[in-house]
Formats: sequence, C-alpha cells, structure tokens
Amino acid sequence: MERIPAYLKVYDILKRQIVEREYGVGDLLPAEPVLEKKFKVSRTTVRKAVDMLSREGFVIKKQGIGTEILDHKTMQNLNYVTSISETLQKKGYTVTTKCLRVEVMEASAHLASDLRIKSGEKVVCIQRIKFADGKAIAIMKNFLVADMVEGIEKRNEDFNLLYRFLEENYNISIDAARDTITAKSANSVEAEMLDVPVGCALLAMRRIGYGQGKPICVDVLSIVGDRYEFVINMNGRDSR
Amino acid sequence: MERIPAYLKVYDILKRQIVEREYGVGDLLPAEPVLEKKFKVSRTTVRKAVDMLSREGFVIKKQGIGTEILDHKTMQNLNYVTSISETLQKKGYTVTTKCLRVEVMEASAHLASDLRIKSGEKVVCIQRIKFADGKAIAIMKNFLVADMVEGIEKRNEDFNLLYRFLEENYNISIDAARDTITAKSANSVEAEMLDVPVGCALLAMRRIGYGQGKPICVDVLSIVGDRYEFVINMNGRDSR
DNA sequence: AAGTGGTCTAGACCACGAA
DNA sequence: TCGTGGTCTAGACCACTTA
Repeated sequence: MERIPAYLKVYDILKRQIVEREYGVGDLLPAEPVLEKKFKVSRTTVRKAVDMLSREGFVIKKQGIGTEILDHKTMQNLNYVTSISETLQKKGYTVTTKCLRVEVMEASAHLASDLRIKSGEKVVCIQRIKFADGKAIAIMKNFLVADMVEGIEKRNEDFNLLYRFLEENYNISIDAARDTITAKSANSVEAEMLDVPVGCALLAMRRIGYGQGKPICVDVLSIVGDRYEFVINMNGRDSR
Repeated sequence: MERIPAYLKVYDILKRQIVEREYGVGDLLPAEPVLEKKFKVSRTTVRKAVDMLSREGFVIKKQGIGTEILDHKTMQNLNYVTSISETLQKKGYTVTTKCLRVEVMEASAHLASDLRIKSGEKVVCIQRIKFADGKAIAIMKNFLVADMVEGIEKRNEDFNLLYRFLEENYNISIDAARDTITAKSANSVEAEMLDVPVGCALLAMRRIGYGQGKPICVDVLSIVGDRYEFVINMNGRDSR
C-alpha cells in the first residue's frame, strides 16, 4: 500500500478539477473551512495543498476575498530543468543524436572555475549534434568531472538523453541550473556542422548544472536561431 | 509599528547568517527543535522559514540527517521577473533610455491573442532604445492594453523603468512572465538604430507579462548579442 | 535507540474586503 | 459585521538515517 500524504491527495484532486475546468477561470475555489470538511483534513493540510497550486500558478489567493482560479493554459509549468532534447520531444519532434566523440581532457581555467575543481583536473567532454526531424538543431559539448562518471568514455552510446542517462547509470541528478544565453554568428566549422550559411545567427548557451548544490556539468551549446526558441516562465517579482 | 510575521523574522535572520557565512557550506543548520527554542516560536513557524530558504536554494533538507547549507553564491536568485534595464543596473551599468514614440494603435491578431483581447482593439505601443554606458543595447517595443493605461501616450517621459512606472502610476504590477528567446540577424533598420553591422547576431525576445494571471503587456526586444546575455536560474527537475 | 525532518490535528487570533 | 485568507501554537505520530 502506497503511502500518499493527505495534502498531496487534496492537491491532486483540486488540480485535476481546475485542469478539467470543473471550476471556471475567475471563479473562487471553495473557502478553506469548506475544503477542510469536504476532505476531512485540518486547515494546515488544506493550506499546504492550496499553497502548492498557488506557487504553480493555478490559483491566486486574495485575502478577504477568496482563492481565484487562474487560466492555467497560459501560465503552465514554471522553470524546471530540462534539456533541449526533452523540450523538443515534448513539442512532438523526433529527436536524434549523433555522438561525435567522448574524450578525457584537462579542464581549462574557466571550466574548472565553473565546476569548482582545480585547473588541469580531468574532465570528460562529450560532443554531439542534435537533430529534430532530421534537421540539425544544435552542436552540444558537455563537460563532466571525470571522477563522477568513471568509464563513461568507454560506453558506445549516442547519449540521446544525457541527463536521464546520468540519473540511471551514475545516480547523478541535475536539480538546478544556470543558463547564460547570448547570440553569435556561425563560423565556418559550425556552419558546416549545422548545415547553415556562415554568419547565420546562432543562440549560444552555456549551462552550469547543479546537483544538491554542487556543480555537476557544464554544457556549451550552439543552436540554430530559426530552428529553436527558448521559452522561459517566471513567477514573482523580486521584492527584497 | 510595522507588523512583521515571526516566520519572516526567522527567515531573515537565518538567511543573513548563511549569506554572511556564519554557517559554512556543507554544515548543518541547527535542528528544528533547537531553532524553536532559540527563536521562541513553534515548529510550524520554523519550518515555514526553512522551507522558504529551501525553495530559494540556500539549504537542502535531508530527512534523518538534517538541513544542509548550500553554496548560495553559485545558486543565487531564482527567476524573478526583471526587465533588461534592471538587470543591467544591477551589474553596475549606467542605463539610459531614448523614447522614440508612444502611439495608440489597433492590435494585430497575434498581439490580440497574446493579450487576450479582440483583434483590432486599441493598444498603446511604446518604442524605445536602451543604452548601457552610452552604447546601444536593445530596441524595445512594449504593447499595453490601452484601457489599462489611459493617458500614457500624453506623458512626456522616457520610461526608463517601465515596470516600475506602471506600478507607481497605474497600480499595475507584473508578477509573472513568459519569455520566448531566439536569435536572428540584424536587418538594415535595426543595424542603424543599434549601431552594428547588418547581419550582426541579435537576440530576439518576446515577453508576455502577466499580473494576477491576466496578460498585461507584450514586449518585443531586439538585443545586441555581444553586449548582453540572459542569465536564467532554474530549480527542480520536472517530475510529473 | 536516538535524533532528524515529514505529516497532521484542533484550535486560536489577526488583517483585509465587502455588504 | 461577517467571511475570507494570514499567522501561530502545542502537541502528536510517522519515516528515515546513523550508531
């Protein structure tokens, strides 16, 4: 028998009701005392469930008025860490990967600083090209601390979903990330690899991936501008 | 006398202690019962404060072990909604704005759909150029529903910080946003306005800003790639 | 077995908004 | 004034980790 906390049951039921439009946009959720009785739980439990919905943008709480249902279709998911491939897959593309090479090398100063290791320590570099429906989308280089992924360079894989591969094979999970995104023009090497003209506008992304507060990987991507776009959802205005 | 909730006091004190390194990275925060006595509050209050720290990436809670301090320098702020200008200011640049024009126009189909109004309804378009330390950084167009900002076109302002202007003058606050970012090459008009060569790589951003779950504005930006970069912080891996 | 965080209760009083 | 969400308490039991 699976043990499911009461607040999660309440959360799931309310969320389903909102998603399936059993409450209309702009309507008020039943008041907290009503939900207490309906679900036979305490106020604390109701509030925890509603707080979760609120943080995820399904409802907004208004003191003195009630809890209003928002239009979840426009304000879906917050910013969870996902890879480009996962994003493309969710959009319905067929994503394939060609792994060009996997090699062990010494970390440059910049890389070492981001990974918080010493300059010159061993890192594994995985270089790949990502395709969506057969068209080249991005050149990817992933740098991992060699100690954490021992033997990965001997695997003969395409690493189609690298994050999932790391979770399943090395019990490493990336639960936070910092992306830095800018634009640049394609040089001749990139142009050839991505099958675009030289000078074509590319998105250049550098991601530092963290697991439990420690840097795990650095990803460097060059993405074809007119074949991909980042969608970023933000919640809350910096108040402090 | 300002009324400050107990959980916020606890949160502020713990956060300051972590930021000022009174606890070292990797150390454990005092256990919940200890904090209860120290701050003379109930466990619920302690937990609310620690939960906030946890959501913001300052600590990680480990059942059976304790609450570990993370390195906040690497995982600073989450994704709060901020404008380009605010970001540049925080980096120490002197940000100036030249307002080219403010005009009332009819919404295109795409714009109307994003703002959830009818195609052809009146919108206000504010077009500006943003400079950092005197160098052109971005061309910005902001579209607002005309009804919400009556008379804004008659103001003779540069709207240096538009979001703050809206908060102070129209009591409109943008508390959530969806950004779509891609790359493109500068056309001749953009090149001249931004003082870059034609074909130069630009970041193209389209933002829909929301207040209380309803779309408030659409911002369209063209940003010089090598003069600006987006930094995006993400927390949590999409589990559902 | 002891200590940690995770869940939950029943009840209290406060602050805000509408009638 | 009344109903709403906001804050807070004291105490209980559970689940996980370490020793």
